[in-house]
Amino acid sequence: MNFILDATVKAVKHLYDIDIAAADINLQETRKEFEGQVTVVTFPFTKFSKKSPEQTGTEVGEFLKNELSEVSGFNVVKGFLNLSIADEYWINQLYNEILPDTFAVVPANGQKVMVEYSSPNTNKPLHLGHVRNNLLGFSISEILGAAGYEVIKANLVNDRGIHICKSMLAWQKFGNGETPESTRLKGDHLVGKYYVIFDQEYKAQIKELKDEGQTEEEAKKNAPLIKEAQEMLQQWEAGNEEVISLWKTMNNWVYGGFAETYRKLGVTFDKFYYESDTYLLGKDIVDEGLAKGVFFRKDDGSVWIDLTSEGLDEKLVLRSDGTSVYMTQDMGTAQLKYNDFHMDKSIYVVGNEQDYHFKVLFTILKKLGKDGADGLFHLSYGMVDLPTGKMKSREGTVVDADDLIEKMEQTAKEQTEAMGKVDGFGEDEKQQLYHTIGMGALKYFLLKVDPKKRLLFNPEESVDFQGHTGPFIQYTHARIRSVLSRAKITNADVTVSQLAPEERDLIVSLTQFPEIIKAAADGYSPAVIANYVYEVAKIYNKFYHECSILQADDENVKEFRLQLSAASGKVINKGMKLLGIDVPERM
RNA sequence: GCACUUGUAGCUCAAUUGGAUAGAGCACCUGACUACGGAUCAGGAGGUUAGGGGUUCGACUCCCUUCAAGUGCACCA
Repeated sequence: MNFILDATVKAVKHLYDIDIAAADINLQETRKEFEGQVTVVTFPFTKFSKKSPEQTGTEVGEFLKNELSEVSGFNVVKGFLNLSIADEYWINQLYNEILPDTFAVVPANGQKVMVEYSSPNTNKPLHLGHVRNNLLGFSISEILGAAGYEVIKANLVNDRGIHICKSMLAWQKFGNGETPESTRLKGDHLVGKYYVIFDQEYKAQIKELKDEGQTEEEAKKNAPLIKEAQEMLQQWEAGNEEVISLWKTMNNWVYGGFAETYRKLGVTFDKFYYESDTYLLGKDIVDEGLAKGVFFRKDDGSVWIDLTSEGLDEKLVLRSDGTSVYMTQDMGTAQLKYNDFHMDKSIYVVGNEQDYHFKVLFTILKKLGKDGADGLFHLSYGMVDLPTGKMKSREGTVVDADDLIEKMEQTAKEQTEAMGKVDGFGEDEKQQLYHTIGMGALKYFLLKVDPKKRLLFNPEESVDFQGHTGPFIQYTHARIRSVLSRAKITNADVTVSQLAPEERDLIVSLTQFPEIIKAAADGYSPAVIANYVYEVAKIYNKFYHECSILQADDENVKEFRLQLSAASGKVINKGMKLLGIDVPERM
């Protein structure tokens, strides 16, 4: 639509002798209650024209109509100039822009971006909150890739600390040598089981101590189990062989379990970082900050940064005993990542409870003048709530990722079988389809919501396959494939001269795909893609209903509609891929 | 208490980043031709955009304020 912007600049210059920038012109899709496809908002021009909005719009409209052969007509409503673009233009768009394989393919922009996501703790299995994180991280990686970036997907695994020691200790004490093999439990679930056991036993000890007269706080500190766990952590840090060996064994169980969950979710990583390697990093940056005067040392030896002028507080970056805190580590890890990849941008997909932490971290790195500091972004997403409220592990309301995936597949199976949709499918093909549909429903349900908003996960609605859902879009794709399989496109060059309104609406919508990808990348929002793909599917279904394809009166029209269907199928397929969702050929 | 985020139809979400009469889905009601897939399509009903003020040609969007919800405010990660 650049040619309209350029011509509008020309119009304003010609009519009012004022130079405006194309970027300042507000161009939008014409609302469906008005005639036309493209609307120029002409309110701002009245400043120069010194005329009424209607008059101004008419003058610009006349100019554009004379200037551009593509503009077949216009109408003016207040400050809105609605342009009718000739059918020929849209038909050309389909053949010359949308159908070629280069459509919506953005050339590499030479920039690298790292997306860190997932970043699990290794003491328990993944739950619904992690699922949102993983889907967001994977999808935004795909989107940035489609927008021209070279993407590095990174996973910073929190593999050390008191939490994993708790699981280790409980297993040592109560495990009787259980392994994933002996129990046929997924490794992450087995380790999670012992984390829960630790918690139960620990609570029992606290209660005992309280009964003996200690306060809650004292009891929590003095319980033998927690002391043992802390001791184990110290032994780990000291490199005690037995502890390290157990740690390795149990972490490997967890990794085996995670790998399976990741595979089912369809997410992948290019680079793993482990906190056991990074937790001591950052001290050299503390020195650097002190030298540069960005940090200061207090009398007790602790090191701080004063961010009160930024509206933040004073923040500790190194303990008085010289050991690292979370912030120290993250400064060091940021440096490590940059040294590894020299990326232009670095995205952290982390929940919004860490908003403040990242605000501080980014401010520090900027103050230190670190390379890449301007490209830092915290993709902050809201918590996932259930209709009953928050997920609470204590109350057993945490939705386990593996259970959830299984349930989605099961529901897909029931629904599909009830509709008799899988006649003629092989057994593997059926299982594959149930997975595709179940995950399509789940992923779409989680990704259609703006990341920064809290997400209400209603299990009943998430398995809905009608309306604004993943399966609706998948169904539309299967329907397109079905039509295309019934007729061959014999002459790719055949075309028509006039469009039905549904055909025009569909082409207009398809042409927006490239700008939608850009908007999703700029806004770090898969939801933009999700809502767009739904629009396309909806418009296609309307077209499908109103315009007979195989029974079209004219061979040319039939060919044209097949081409249009093929184009729609491609956009739907590609859009869904950006969300990490597969689309089936049949369903 | 302070900071950040959010508040749109009964419910779940949109709204081209300041543009037209605020749109979809679910649920509810009504309809769809011997036809390409009815997981579809068309129609109805449903709104003081949490409340109040302001900025301007124009505000769900920006500013102020009140209210509500969530999160954060450790020499934890």
